[in-house]
Amino acid sequence: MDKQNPSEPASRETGTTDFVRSLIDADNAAGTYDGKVHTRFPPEPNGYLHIGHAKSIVLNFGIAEEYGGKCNLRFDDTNPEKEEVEYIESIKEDVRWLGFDWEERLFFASDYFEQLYEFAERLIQKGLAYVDDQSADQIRETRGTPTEAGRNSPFRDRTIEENLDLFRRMRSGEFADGSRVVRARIDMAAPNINLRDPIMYRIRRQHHPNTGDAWCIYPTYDWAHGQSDWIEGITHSICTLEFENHRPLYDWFLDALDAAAPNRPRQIEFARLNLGYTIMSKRRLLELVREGHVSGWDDPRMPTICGMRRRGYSPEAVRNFCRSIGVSKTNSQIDIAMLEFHLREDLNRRAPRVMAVLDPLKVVIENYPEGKVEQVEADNNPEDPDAGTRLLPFSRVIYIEREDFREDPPKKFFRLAPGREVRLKHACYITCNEVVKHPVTGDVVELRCSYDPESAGGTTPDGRKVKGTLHWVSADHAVDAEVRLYDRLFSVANPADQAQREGREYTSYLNPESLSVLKQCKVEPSLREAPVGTTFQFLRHGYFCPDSRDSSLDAPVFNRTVSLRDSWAKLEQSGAAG
RNA sequence: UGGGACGUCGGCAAGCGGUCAAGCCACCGGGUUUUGAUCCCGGCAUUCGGAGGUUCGAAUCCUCCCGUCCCAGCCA
Repeated sequence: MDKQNPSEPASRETGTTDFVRSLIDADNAAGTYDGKVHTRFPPEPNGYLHIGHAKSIVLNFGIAEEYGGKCNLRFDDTNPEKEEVEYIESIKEDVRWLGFDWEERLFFASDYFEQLYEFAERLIQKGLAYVDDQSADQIRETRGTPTEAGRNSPFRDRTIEENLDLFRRMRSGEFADGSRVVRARIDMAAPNINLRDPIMYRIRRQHHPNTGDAWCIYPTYDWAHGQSDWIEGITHSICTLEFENHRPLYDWFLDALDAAAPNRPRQIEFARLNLGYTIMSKRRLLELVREGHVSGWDDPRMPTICGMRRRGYSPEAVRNFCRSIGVSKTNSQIDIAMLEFHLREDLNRRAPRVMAVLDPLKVVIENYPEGKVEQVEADNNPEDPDAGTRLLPFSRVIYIEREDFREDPPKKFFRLAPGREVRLKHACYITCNEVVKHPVTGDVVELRCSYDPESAGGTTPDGRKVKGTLHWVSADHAVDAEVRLYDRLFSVANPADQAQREGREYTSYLNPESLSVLKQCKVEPSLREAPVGTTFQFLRHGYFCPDSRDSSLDAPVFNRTVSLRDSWAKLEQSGAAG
């Protein structure tokens, strides 16, 4: 057996393990599946994938990888009413983008409709399933409640022959939509409501994205899922907590079909991901899109994979985040600071540094010759010596960040102020000599400065120190750009819960400042041809990427992925800056 | 009032009867720095939802209680 040495669990790298891996380790130690580990990621193609799915994808594909097993991509397409090919394609793209490969194992529950149908006949033959002629309403009424048992259907004791005949005629389209269902014959008094003769098939004349009009009966999730796992040879069927109540049914179907180890899948449930200040339900996400609260599924504020991609997140960062949050059965909500941490960690390592002035203030360097242009050398990434350097044009008129100048600076402010000297990153030292104000509004419109001709590349021969280093951009060479700053989508940590508690619409908690657009930004010339798909560090600001939809050569548009940590802002806000 | 699950630091999360209750994020110091970024160093639960009990010894076992989540779709 070349699979996995039970004495060396796959989780040894981290030194700690989650309960799913522990369970797998135990199965391996006991030889339950002959050491085989085979998982699957089973999305329903009724929406776009979000960060919560990423957690599941990283878990399922990750486990397969660690244990030398496989992970299938299987679409749970049993309900043609909500499912569309658009979603199938986007899901494939997103899983790939996250960095996972299902190889040749792309499956659909609908691939097994015929097999499932045969299985169902088998259950009928064994007296374990029956055709029920009751209406949906009747079925609901007789199901009982959590505290009261349900009542048996009058059709529950039909003969096997009659059931078989009816089932075949259901398939062949003899009956109207909704007129009959097939149910598992379990126990209408079971305390677990899922066991009160759950529905296996419903009649629905609906075009199916995969099977077209071949079927007018469709299996339910409960009937299709476990059997699909079994057919594919899945060993560990990992799903979220809300399916815990379904596990007895999952097992009941497998028992009914005489599934046995080592080929009998096992369902394991973990807590789904909840992130603060956003929403994770596909239904609500769809609403945000349809009602126009966001620009689409890939709006950079959305927690969708495509939204994060457009926002400039890297797949590595998303994966690291998913791995770092752990897997447990505790309902919890992760702090977005955790996501941002992994984003910065990854982007810091890889993002090319670049200068961009978001709120420009004109600076004239009076003792710098008019018309002269120097090319200064700038490193592309101090974290990565292999990233090389580039040349930046420097000239008499530049822009600096408006907030980098204070006419009346607080104590711990060590940027530019009247009479102060600061360093222009990669270029020279300048001193502010004069503040030019608008005659009417009194706003600062321009700074008159002088530079030290001895200073070069950011240092001076005498080695004197300055406290502040500013980013800048040469006025004549700068490229105009639009920059979009994003903030949390909702202004409360728990929009869904809070809405319910306070009897409001969750949309009433949408953060009105989740997007702010800056139109007059000045960015360094190298950004004119910034390729979509790379995220840059705008020095001293944060990470930004060209918007994949709206950015063009003529009118570049950048999305802020995440800001840099800003201890000065924190200091100033706390009032400790003097 | 039925069934299933979960409660360990501000947020995650290890721990599975035996010296001090991992680690990460956040936070708070301090150092380095041509990004107030990064990096480095240090601090951060005498206590494990509560109360009893078993034991030489319990976050870990037992009992009761409290709190939270899931289940009455022909959704998944």
